[in-house]
Amino acid sequence: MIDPQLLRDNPELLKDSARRRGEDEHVIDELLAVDQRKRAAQTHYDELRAQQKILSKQIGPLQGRSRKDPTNEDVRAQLDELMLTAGVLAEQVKAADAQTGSLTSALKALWLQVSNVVDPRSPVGGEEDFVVVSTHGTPRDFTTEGFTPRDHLELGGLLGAIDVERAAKVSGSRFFYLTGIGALLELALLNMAIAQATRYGFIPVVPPVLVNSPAMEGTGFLGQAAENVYRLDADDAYLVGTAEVPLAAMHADEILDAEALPMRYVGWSTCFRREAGSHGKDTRGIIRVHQFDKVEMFVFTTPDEADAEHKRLLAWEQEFMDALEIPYRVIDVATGDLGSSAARKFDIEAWIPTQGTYREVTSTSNTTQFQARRLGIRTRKDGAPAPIATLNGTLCAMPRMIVAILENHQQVDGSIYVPEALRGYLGQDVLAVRP
RNA sequence: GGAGGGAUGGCCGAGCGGCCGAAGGCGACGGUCUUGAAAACCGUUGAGGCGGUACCCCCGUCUCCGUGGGUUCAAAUCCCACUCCCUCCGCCA
Repeated sequence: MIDPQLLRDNPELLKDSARRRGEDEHVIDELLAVDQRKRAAQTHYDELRAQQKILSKQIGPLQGRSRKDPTNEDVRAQLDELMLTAGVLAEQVKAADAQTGSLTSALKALWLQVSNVVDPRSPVGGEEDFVVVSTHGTPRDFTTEGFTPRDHLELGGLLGAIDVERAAKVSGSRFFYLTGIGALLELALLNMAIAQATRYGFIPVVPPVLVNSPAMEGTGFLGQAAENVYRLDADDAYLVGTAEVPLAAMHADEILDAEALPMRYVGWSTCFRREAGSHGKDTRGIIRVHQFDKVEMFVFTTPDEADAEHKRLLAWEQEFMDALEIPYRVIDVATGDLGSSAARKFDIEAWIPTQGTYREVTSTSNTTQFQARRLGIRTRKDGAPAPIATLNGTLCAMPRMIVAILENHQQVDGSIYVPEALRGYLGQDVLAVRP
């Protein structure tokens, strides 16, 4: 949600943002109109209600007098008249209440359709209109090395690390088993990621992955993204697509101590994604799957600090990539591909040799006040409640990081070079092919 | 799954259907006192909407006592449903 004051003061800003995202700007006009009607209705209700309170307060004492002196016709008459007026007023109050009630829900429904205001620096356009911020490391030249690289699935087979065929038997397409060294690799990455994050003061969290609708809605995943969310109908619950959801919602409806900011959490969770609308995309291997584990950084900070924190999150993501010695580039994601919550987003794309291109492995978003407002998370500034900003960033999405490691660090015999930083966590310096 | 108890302000905890946004205590903040601190004493101390001046202060008004309905001129207080928490029993981990 966006500051409602911004809507009234500067609706053009919201419209401009919607245009940049390629979203319907008409909603803003509608919002403006309903907002005004709602406020008028509210005022009307308030006035009626104030009158009602005044009348109601007179009834009590009058009833007292009437009881003490039942023969007094005058008091009796006054009371009857008062009750009559109050009765009429009560009807009006009820009607006015219903009116504001329906306008309030209409307003809320409209607000839920509005995405965050984009950062003016975000490149305008669709998915392909990103801007490359920087490139790091050099992709290997397998031609010079004299062999054709195997893709991660083939390597996973040789290593006994990945099994998608049996996963298909058990769960369907887009599922996988990590077995043997594959499972160990995930655990090593997990420990390495958590170690890095805690070194920088992040509080490690293992969150719930089954959440209720306020949590899902508050983080902005029930809008356009809803089709990618698993919903458990019988329980009105949702499986999260990222730890961002339970981490953000953890402090819902709280006023956070300003002294404690920034509050940095690193969550480890399983993530579930329906991948609706991506039929035929990345059907091979474990690049796009319905279920995977991920280590996610999440920060609550002041709006002033959000931009600087965003850069820090990116730097921490890069540090992790650097440590794994994977060539990558950083892109500034275009407005049409931000998702409803983010004002600005950087993706890190790892080089994937067998695809001859860079593919997203991690991502960091500045969601400014958008999620915090929806979730009712605030801080206190000069004694008064003040808005807060939230940010998130992937430290390590397991399947894609495993893909990047296997493919980039493969050797001619199918074994895998283990980057030095990972060795301590894995306990070996090469992943050997199964005999 | 069965039986019972509970949900009130940062925390604890009172609250005959009207005088309750809510006693009292704790905590926090400000002040008096003190060389300083503690103690004692005095005072302040929830959030949100709308309006007056459309930044803040201030003032007015409405809303909020787990959530949603209902009864009533009037609901923290009565009724119904739901959610969550606690205790006990059973079952599964």
